[in-house]
Amino acid sequence: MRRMKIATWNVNSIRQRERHVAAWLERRQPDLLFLQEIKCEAPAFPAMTFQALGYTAEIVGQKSYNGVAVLGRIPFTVIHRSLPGLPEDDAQARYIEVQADGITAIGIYLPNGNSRGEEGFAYKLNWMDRLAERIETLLANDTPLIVTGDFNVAPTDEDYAKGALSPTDALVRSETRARLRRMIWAGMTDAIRAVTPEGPVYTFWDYQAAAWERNAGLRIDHALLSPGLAERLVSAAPDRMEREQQQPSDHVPVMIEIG
DNA sequence: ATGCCGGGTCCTACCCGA
Repeated sequence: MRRMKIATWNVNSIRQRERHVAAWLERRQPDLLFLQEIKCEAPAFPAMTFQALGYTAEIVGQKSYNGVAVLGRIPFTVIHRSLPGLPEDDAQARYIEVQADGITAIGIYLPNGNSRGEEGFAYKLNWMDRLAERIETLLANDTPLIVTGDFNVAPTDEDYAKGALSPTDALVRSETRARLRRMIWAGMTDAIRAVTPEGPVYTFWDYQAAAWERNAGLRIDHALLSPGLAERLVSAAPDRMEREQQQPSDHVPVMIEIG
């Protein structure tokens, strides 16, 4: 395994953010970039734009909502296009698992859990249970593993600005946080916190209420690393400058470097 | 307490996000 740069970005519509992503790829040159909330089906995904920059695309699309993809400048193989363990008829496009250079890399758009009342929250918790199981299975096989994406979880109270979320929000509820801790206890390392143990390291700022100007952000985009990859962690940080662009996504990209 | 903004679509009022 060589040095690897793996990134994640919730783009809030790839059709609205095509130019932002292309410019960022050229500037930062990740080996793999996982995208969330592409909000389209595969035929509408601007794959040619990224191919011209040397990136191959794999798309798990859905009309209007959700949708994930991965762009790679190194060869990769798709292993799963949905989260193992979910019902067969679950049509929400939120998961892609690939292998690249001996590493298993999973990109997720974890359910928000605030809509559709307790039923929506239960869907989120079940999704997290299935993800924890998948992680435990892969760790039991000693697979070098990174799970990255929009987790829709602020792990601790240090991970959201005062007043940016209600204490009962699905992103911070104890049941949500307990399931993220299960993944940590299984052996995964929160890469951003391994590099920056304390203080705000936000990855999202709401479009509303001047959240960016007030730095009223959330840390909800994460990368979890298996023990072997955690030992090789070089850097892990959001690219805050992207929030300054014209018509930005409400999330910024997060870059992880493995040495 | 609610809307704020900004995507999406049954094209335009409404759903969803976090």
